[in-house]
Amino acid sequence: MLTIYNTFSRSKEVFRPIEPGRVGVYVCGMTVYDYCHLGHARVMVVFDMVVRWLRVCAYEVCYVRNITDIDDKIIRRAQENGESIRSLTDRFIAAMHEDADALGVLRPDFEPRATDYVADMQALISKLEGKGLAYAAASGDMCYAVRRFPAYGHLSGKSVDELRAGERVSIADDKNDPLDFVLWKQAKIDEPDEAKWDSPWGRGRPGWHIECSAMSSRLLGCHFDIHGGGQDLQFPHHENEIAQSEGAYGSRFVNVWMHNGFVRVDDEKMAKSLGNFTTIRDVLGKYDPEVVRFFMLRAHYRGPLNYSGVHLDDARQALTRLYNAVKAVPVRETPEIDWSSVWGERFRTAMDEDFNTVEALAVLFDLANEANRIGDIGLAGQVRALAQVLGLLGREAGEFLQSGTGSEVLGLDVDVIKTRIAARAAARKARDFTEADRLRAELLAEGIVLEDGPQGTDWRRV
RNA sequence: GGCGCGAUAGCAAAGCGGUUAUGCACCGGAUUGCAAAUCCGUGUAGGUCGGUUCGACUCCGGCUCGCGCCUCCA
Repeated sequence: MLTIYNTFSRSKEVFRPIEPGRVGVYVCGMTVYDYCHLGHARVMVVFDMVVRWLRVCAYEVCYVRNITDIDDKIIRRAQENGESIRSLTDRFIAAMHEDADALGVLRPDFEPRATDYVADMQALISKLEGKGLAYAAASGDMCYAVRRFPAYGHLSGKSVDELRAGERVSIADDKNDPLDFVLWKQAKIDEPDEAKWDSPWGRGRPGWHIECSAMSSRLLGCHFDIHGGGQDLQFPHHENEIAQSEGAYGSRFVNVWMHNGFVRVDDEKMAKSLGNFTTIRDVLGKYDPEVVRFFMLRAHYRGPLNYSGVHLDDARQALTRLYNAVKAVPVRETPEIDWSSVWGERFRTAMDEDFNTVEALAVLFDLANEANRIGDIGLAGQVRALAQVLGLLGREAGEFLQSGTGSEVLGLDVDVIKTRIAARAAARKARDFTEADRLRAELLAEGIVLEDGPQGTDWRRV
């Protein structure tokens, strides 16, 4: 029985899909004007884990993660680069896919691009207009009249008055209420034609919030099961989505709202102004992508996650332990999961409790210990099988253990290592342990650890 | 100012009203030519002050400290 913490109700609830056996999941994805950073990585990894678990639970999942490919930052960046919007967004979508693939994030079933759904957005705005929830501001922008939607503020736990009272910046514009947000933006003269669509409200482009309401209802229906995203989207983005979708359709929008915690860098908020905006590719230059994924799943998805080199090193050591435990099980021989075993049951219980990957990983370490202790290859296989539910341990142990810490650390060439191991073997055979130890120390200085076993000498990188 | 969250051992991080979390690091032992890996074992916790309870890290309240959101943001 799967229990999920619902941000909307602020409590854990037993998950019941709208339609038995089927689950619709929508996650707010990236605005593609730059490379993805660690915060994006966490969203992708967390909801990849969620979708994988829903599938283990035998649900047929339709997973949608959108791409925002039109907005102010994109237009500006394209102009700075002197390239078209399409070329810019295509480039960063490709980069995003590379990063996601490296992290073991499965492709969503749909990755709608906002610009392909402008007609749906316009239809939605018309509906809102018809219900008196949208109005044209003096600037010509179409805005949502937040005060006319009584439930506004529920998701973020604030009343409209509280939100207004706390305004830090009073933006002097022509909206009827500072909380009102733009549904359709009037085109500006200096913007490229590529960023303009004809509409009943003049030539222009959609506001950010309307994108998600339009794409989710088109692909999942106007009432679906799970909507996710980063914590910062709770307000105002998700609040606005609710106002748009429920305002337009007059019915419940989403059953369960899930929000993942933030990524911090060296205990500071990740921000461009602090110069600690760490991209996924920065990190993958130094650490194996599976280490990064493991690091992210080692903390609960709702809590904050502090990135630092020390923590990644720690994660690498921990993952090394698991790979050591599954050395004797080739990936192709990964067995079926025995869900009726104590390990399978513990793992399932942990995951069913609001996706407690921390506890699930603890089960894997306990299981690895037992497998090592009694030398049971079947149990080692279970480590592999269960880990793969989390998208881990999907490679041959040697590949991971000999891969080094990342592409920046190339280290010794494999052939050189093998030659020296052979030289050491000869010295050992001749009982020249001084020479053998010298060769071992030499390799260790280069970051290579040797392990003598019954089948000869194996090696790995520190 | 408003709303909300957190404080667990050297580091990271969970569950749990009473019984070992787990990982890394550290120490002792086994194993090894020496190592590594592995196993066995010891130690190191629950910000602070009160309350509830037979019993609290776990529930309640005060305090201190840290953090998030209220503005584009994953």
